[in-house]
Amino acid sequence: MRLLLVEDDNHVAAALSAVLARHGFQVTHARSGEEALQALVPEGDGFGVVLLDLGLPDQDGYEVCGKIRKRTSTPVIMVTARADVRSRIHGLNLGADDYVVKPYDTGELLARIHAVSRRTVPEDHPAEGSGAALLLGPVRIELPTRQVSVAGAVVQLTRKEFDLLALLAQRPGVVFRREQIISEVWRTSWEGTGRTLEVHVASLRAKLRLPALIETVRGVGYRLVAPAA
Amino acid sequence: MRLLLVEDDNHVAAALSAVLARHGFQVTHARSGEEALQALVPEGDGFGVVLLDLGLPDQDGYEVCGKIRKRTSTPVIMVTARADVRSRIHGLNLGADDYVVKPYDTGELLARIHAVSRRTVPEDHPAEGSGAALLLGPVRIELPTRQVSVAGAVVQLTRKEFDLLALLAQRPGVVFRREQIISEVWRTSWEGTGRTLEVHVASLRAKLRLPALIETVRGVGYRLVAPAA
DNA sequence: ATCACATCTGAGGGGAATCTGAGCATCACG
DNA sequence: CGTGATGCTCAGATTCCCCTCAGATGTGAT
Repeated sequence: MRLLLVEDDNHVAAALSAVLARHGFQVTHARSGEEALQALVPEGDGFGVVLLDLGLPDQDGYEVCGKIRKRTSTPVIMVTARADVRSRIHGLNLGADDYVVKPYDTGELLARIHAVSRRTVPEDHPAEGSGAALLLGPVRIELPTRQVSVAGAVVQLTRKEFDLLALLAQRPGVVFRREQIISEVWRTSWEGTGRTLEVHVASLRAKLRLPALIETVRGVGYRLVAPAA
Repeated sequence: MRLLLVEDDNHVAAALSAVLARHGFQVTHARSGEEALQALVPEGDGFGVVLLDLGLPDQDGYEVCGKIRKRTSTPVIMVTARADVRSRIHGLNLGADDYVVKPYDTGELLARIHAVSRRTVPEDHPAEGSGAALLLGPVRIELPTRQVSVAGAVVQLTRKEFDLLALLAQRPGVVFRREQIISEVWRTSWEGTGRTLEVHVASLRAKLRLPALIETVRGVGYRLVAPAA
């Protein structure tokens, strides 16, 4: 599994890399937030997990986490000396999957990396592997390129719109609950009560020009109607 | 989201339940490992997350975690006073998704619960077997899709109607008491005295066009007649 | 810095789902 | 057969959920 290590201290990074490599990880090292984001962008979800040290020179580590979360769904483990509860909660709510305080035990860190990646490993392969393009009647959804076309005509979707559509399209016919959709598409947990989800559904329906494709299931959530079999 | 709290101390459980409920979780409380496993089995993956206290009276908490992991993919957060690194690693390697040491900060616990459940990909209910569809004579009930058809014809049900039918259909022939039905379908325990339940039963019978399917058991409740075996 | 665009928020409204209450039907039992 | 208890039907009343719209805020590119 590929692992992105974001850490400005070369000595620490080298030592940790060695340990991780010994446990079967392919480690990529980034020395700053900028470097980390660049490493992530072209690959999409190529990394299985990100180890993010918060004591970075160029930007606030929390910001970096937020940006990572906006671009990919790669799990993030924050590593930092800031032990106070407030920081931990802040980090976790920004979308981090775990928060480890220095000094940590290497064995525990490994166990936590495994725990986090256990949840996401099965996701990666089937998505990029075989099909990579979903077909639903006139709608074609290409996961790798994030391109969607309806009856041959390419439709430009925004990030959220695409994520939303892709989620629903993974299981045509099954009903996704609102909370489920929100937690999948909007990775950060929030208490928001806004009409965000509806707005995005609306714009999807408008852009696809197939208002019936996404069916709302009152009191539960939404679903894609399965194409005529 | 539904949450299973496994904790033998009633006081702790009550306090925690209150907090969790205030943050939107539907909490089910189990006092022992046995109880926890029983709560999990019939539901399949009905719970979004399990909070597992390791200081249980009847069995070793680690064992419980292992058993949970074997039956469902529901994420588990271990909560315990055992702070040593060895225990943490052990817990995480048994399949726990996170490991929180007492005394913990409630806010952090909440943040961790969110972090874990955010990451969980709700899978099909593998426990329910083939397609998670219930068949009762001419009636077909698909849980994930929330679709019901009678003799091939799709029937549109509202949320309550579907939940009601799905509940009864899980154990054909078994009588459900009114209070039981109400507490399951209307997740809030309420003092209501209206004719609500009857109304919904009536509309179900009307829509399914099989008035005999749901049998009323006078003075007790309702049940589905088992299909001709 | 500026601009274009994506995303979020809040108010307002409509409509379906749900609830309520009164009267009616049915059942159990003497 | 009479009586009370229980369940059923029906039609409003009400609540809840979702949609639309318009503007505010945030973000990335130039």
